[in-house]
Amino acid sequence: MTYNDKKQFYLAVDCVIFGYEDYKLKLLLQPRPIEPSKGEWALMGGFCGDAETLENAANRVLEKTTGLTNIYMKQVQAFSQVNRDPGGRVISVAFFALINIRNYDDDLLKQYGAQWFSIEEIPNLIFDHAEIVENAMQQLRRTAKIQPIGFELLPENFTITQLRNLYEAIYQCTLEPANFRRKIMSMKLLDRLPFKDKNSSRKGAYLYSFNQEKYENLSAQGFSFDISHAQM
Amino acid sequence: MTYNDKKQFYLAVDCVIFGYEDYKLKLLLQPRPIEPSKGEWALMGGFCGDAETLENAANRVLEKTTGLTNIYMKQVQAFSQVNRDPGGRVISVAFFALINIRNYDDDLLKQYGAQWFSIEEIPNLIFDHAEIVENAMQQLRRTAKIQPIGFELLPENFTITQLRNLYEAIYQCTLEPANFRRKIMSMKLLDRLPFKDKNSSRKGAYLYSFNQEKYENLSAQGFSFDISHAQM
DNA sequence: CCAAAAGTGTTCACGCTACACCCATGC
DNA sequence: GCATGGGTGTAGCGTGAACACTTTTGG
Repeated sequence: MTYNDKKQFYLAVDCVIFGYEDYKLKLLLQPRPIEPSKGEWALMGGFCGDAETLENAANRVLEKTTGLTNIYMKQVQAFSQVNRDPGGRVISVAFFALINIRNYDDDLLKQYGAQWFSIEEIPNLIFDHAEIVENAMQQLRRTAKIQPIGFELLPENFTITQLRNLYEAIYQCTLEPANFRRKIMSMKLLDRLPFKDKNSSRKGAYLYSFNQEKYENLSAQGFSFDISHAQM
Repeated sequence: MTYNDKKQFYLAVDCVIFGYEDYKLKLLLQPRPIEPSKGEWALMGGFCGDAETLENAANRVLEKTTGLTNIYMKQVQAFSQVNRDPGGRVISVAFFALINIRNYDDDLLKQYGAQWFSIEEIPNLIFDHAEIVENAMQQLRRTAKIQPIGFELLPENFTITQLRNLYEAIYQCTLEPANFRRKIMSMKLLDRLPFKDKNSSRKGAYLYSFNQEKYENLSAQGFSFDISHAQM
């Protein structure tokens, strides 16, 4: 090996898994399964394996702990404070993931003792996980303004009001319903379905689905998703 | 050690060093000093040491190869393709750095055989360095719109025209001089100095300097730097 | 008929664009 | 005085904010 004289490091991935429910942005946490700090609240994580990339490792962790594949996932950054993990010199690369909380396998929740926490009520976390969460949160907020990733947190079909509530949860703000609707509609990325959701009003609200194909076509033509000018 | 059964990895940092000169955004490259691929064009890099963070390592590399400290630097992301480095399983964490090309020590340039390349004329790079550069470039473009980092690439004192030319180089576009000037001025982040630069016009253009303190004060009050609506 | 949420219309103000125009100065 | 880049003025347009208004339907 060429680099024999160089130091080697343990490499971990930590997943900041976001979900949305009850008008709240939530975070999936589990009691840490191994020493040190066993039992304390932690992000879902694991070590990177020999033959896998960090992205592979993060997907493996996500699938194992949520039962879901094809999850939206993005690297946040590497965390490398020398003493961040009392168990050894471990560099952690964080990812944030967005999942539709309804698809989440409740059995796995029990199996790992995992729980969803509202982002306003996050318990004490091990190591530097609070910093990681804070960082992931910022990246989510930054990204959601300029890429259509909010849809990842909603069911396949949703109403405009649900979408607005989601953005209100992400940005902790209130948005003018009329203006939000027009802003989203003007992008022409949603397909209106022939059904209405009557759960929240007598009149009923049309359901929409995000059309990925339209988005890609428009993007190829120079279009950019952008809701950053909607009072956030 | 708690994690004895886990695999360990070599950890490198690679620095994408941007500079600005002759109306062009430039990148500092050096011939790779070690095997494999010795002598081919590569990013400035190095291995992470035992007692340092990745940020420490990147700063060490930057200081060694540019002679400069207190450089603006930001993590891009980790690159972990299994075969990205034929010399071994090396995970690389990339950083992008912005330096004032005038402060750069030309002796070091000779010492390392380093060269500045216009970002439009980047030679073939080793490993996945082209991908790293592409990624860093995107992050620079994204960041420069919403944070006042352009100034890092200019001398302490600069004219509004110079600043505009810089943004034109970053975004490969042309900007209306009158409108750009007003946009920047409206943020009230620049101090006008009592001198003029007469290099580029008979009338002379006032020199300005970026006032970091004002920026921090305004930021604390909810102000956000944003030039994203200046035809970019 | 009424309440309540969905959805539409309309006004206002601000900010970006485009371009005309003045300013200062070295030759 | 004129060419050149610095710098200002300004009209027009587009878009977001605010809020009034209409629509639909279960009780």
